[in-house]
Amino acid sequence: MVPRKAPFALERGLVVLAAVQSILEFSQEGGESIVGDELPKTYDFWTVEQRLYPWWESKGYFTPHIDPQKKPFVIIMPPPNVTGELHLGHALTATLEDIMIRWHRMRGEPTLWLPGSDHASIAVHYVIEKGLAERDPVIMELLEMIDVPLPAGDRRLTRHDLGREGFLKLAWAWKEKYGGIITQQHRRLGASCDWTRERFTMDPGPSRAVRTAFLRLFEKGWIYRGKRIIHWCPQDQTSLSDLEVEHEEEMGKLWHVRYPLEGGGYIQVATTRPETILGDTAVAVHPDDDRHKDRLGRIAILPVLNRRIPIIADEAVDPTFGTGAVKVTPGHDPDDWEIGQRHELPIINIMNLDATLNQEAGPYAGLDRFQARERLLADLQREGLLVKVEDHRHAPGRCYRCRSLVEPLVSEQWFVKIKPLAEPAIQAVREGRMRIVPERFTKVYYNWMENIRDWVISRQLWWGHRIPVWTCDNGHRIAYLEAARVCQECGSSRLEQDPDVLDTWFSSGLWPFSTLGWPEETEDWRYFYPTSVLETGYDILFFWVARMIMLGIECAGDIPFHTVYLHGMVRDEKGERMSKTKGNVINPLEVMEKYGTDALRFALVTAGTPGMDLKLSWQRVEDGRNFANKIWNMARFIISNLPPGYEPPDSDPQPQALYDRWILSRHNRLIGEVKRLLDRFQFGEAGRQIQEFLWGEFADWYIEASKTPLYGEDPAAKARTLDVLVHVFERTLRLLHPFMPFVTEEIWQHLPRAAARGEALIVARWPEPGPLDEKAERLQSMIWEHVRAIRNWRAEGGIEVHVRPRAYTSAGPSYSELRVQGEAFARLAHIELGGLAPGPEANWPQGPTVISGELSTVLVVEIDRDKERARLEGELNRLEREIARSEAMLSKRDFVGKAPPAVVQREREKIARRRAERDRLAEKLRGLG
RNA sequence: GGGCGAGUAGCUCAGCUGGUUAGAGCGCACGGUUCACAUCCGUGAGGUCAUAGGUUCGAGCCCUAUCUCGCCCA
Repeated sequence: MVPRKAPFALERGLVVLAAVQSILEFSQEGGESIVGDELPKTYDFWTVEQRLYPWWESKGYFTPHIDPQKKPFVIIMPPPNVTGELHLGHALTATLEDIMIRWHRMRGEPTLWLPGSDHASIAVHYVIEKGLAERDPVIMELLEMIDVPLPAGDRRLTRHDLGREGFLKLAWAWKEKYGGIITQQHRRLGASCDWTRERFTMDPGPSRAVRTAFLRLFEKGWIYRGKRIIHWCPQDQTSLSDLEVEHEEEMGKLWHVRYPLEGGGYIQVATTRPETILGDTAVAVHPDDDRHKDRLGRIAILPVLNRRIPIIADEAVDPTFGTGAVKVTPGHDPDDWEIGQRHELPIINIMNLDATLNQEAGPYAGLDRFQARERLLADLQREGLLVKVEDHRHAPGRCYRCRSLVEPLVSEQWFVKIKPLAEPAIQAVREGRMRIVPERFTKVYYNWMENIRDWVISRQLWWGHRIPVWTCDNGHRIAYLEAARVCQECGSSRLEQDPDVLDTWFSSGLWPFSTLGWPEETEDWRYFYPTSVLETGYDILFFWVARMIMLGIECAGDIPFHTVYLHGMVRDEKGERMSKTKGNVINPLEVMEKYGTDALRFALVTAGTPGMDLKLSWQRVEDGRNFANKIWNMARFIISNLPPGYEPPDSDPQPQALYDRWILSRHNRLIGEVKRLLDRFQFGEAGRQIQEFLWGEFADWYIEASKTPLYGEDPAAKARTLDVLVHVFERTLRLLHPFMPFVTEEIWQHLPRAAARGEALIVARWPEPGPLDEKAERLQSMIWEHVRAIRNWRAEGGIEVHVRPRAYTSAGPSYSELRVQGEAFARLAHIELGGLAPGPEANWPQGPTVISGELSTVLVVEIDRDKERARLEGELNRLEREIARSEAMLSKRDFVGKAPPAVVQREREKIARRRAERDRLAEKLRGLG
């Protein structure tokens, strides 16, 4: 197939503007019923999507009506990064959230889905600084626009060339122009979020929330400043929290180095980062390690620098690693930092913030960390201190944004004391006030929360929320809600604000309430908080969810949401993680271009189960597209059969044939199932069941059967059949709407107005299940089973499709029902029904007989008697085996005594049916001679 | 090292609270231009449910151990 080429505007995600024209036409029509109109043979998703989304939005369906009498359903969308473009993870998030939102909206609950985006300090810095360095035309153009002067020449620019103010102007300009593309892309996905409440983390409201929260924690003493070892990204020139550092195994080297001992001898250590030798202040061994007992307390001489360092004993040393002696660099290794604290070792910082070495590194001062490594190794080699080099697998820390090697170093930063925040957050889940779905993630949550370490929240960046702390010339350091003019402590007016900004995740942690107006007592805040569900990928359970819970409880005074629903990662068809470097990224926009939004959504939802990673393949999306088209054609069939001015009855339709009762019961069962599954967050299974019903039962059987009355002579039967068709189809569209909003709404708009009973499917009432009719389900499925058996016999016997042999059916208990639908039965089985009776009639002709359950049909066809005999024998064999199995089961006293009576009863009925079937088969076989 | 998950048809996966003959889509084979749909319809082949024990009247599902793969934390 030829992929549809998107207009440029679409690729930029500016769907809405492009489509405004067509919408206007549509709303003028008011979505009036277009019964009788020719519908195209193939569903044209592209036009429909362009038209419907803006129509929904313009009608205000996405905005909830606050009704104090009703409990609202609320999802705050985890804010995507402003620099981001839609990927399949967003698409999955949006789809799942939209399913919940549309479902609850249809149930009449005031439903709020609040969208927004995150300012993403580091990501924005990365994008803009890269643009500056390369003098990217986009950035240059923006600079011209905002009138920020640049130094001449063509050297690589940095943010420092612009100054803080200039840089921020540039960042805002960039954000306004290129940021938030993703919000348009969400529209493309059909996300029915309330755009009137859209927020950005650096909006005045959320910014004030950030300062308020900071102030609160600061005043409690839970935000403090301290000199600690932290992770430093030399590329982005900022500190990083533990979570922002990623460890991935890679091949490296392990260098074994000898340190001479004072008074003779050596002690040998190993390192993956030789340059840190320059910062060593001790060598440590395990206290129980006999190999080093005599060395304890002696002094080693650090190579090159000749620094005298002690040999100490510490439990943390792994005696099985290398020689059992490790170098200790408190200034550049978190574990060594701990050792250093215990032994009061000096801390030597050998590195500048740009990862060049400082004067502490002696002869290597001024060199880049990697150059210094090479030089030092060469020097060690020359002095004969380098013993050997080995290949070594290790997992160095890398910056989660720019992938640079992170340096642990000691630095003064702002920290959040996390224990007092974590405690209540653990309690909230433990006491069941909050639920994590799937449940197994609860353990992961506890484990992380219980071992959590203080959180570095200051970042040496400019884009973000500047830390609201001012220091006066007398050294009073105080947090203020608004820009401070005089020192609260001494009245000095010489104040300086802290230069750092806050970790982006600090503001994300406030998102569930900062978006609703907190700390102001707004109506939204009072009505919508706590929210209902927080839905996101399990990979950010810690980043987002955990911090939202902690800050929500502390600042907003209550849990931020009742349920956390975590979905898995979207992988490619080989199960690999998608990444730009691997080049295996599937772009959701491209998928939607080719197959439509509904297809993508359906593929994503039905591809897996809660919390599990899912593989997305083009094939699966194509299946989704085919399903949409199939539904479209069901609609064409039904609509084309409706008489002009058709109006469905106000009450539920009156079933005529058994298959009417069957489909109504199956449909009611489906409604119940879907409700049950959605309540349990089993979205995939719910979607699959709807598909199975529509395609496998409604289309394949009911529609096919309905053709008999529809094309027949009895107007009353025809009318009743239409009522059932419309009733079941229309209500199933409602069930499917949250999954495939576009095709369902489009079809619904084409159904007779009275059938639809409302102006749009998106706000139609969610169906309630009617009564089940188990007897009808059972009898009718026996009949369908028999149709299958006959078809099978025909296919096996090579009877040509257009041949309709005369046939005589004895129907057993379904006789009276089958009599009513004899014609439909004959149509589906491709036979001419010559006779129908409860049992075989004497005057029926002899011939090959198809037997299934309690039905059997004699076909008047010339056949190969040997082949027929073999077939019957095979059948007989199978039955005997099944009967034997059931007999064995029933003969066990334990089974009869302990199994539930219903199960036993069912087994007895089964065996009776099979015996009867077997007897008839055997008789037939004798008749064949 | 600790924790979690997965292993079911050739492939991708369902199988929810233990209970008929373990399902679907794709692929494969055969047959189809029947007035909704070839993005379709009909029929079929294909499974020791990773392995070994156990619990149970009954196990793909519960328990124990093992193997393989993946993820998270340290």
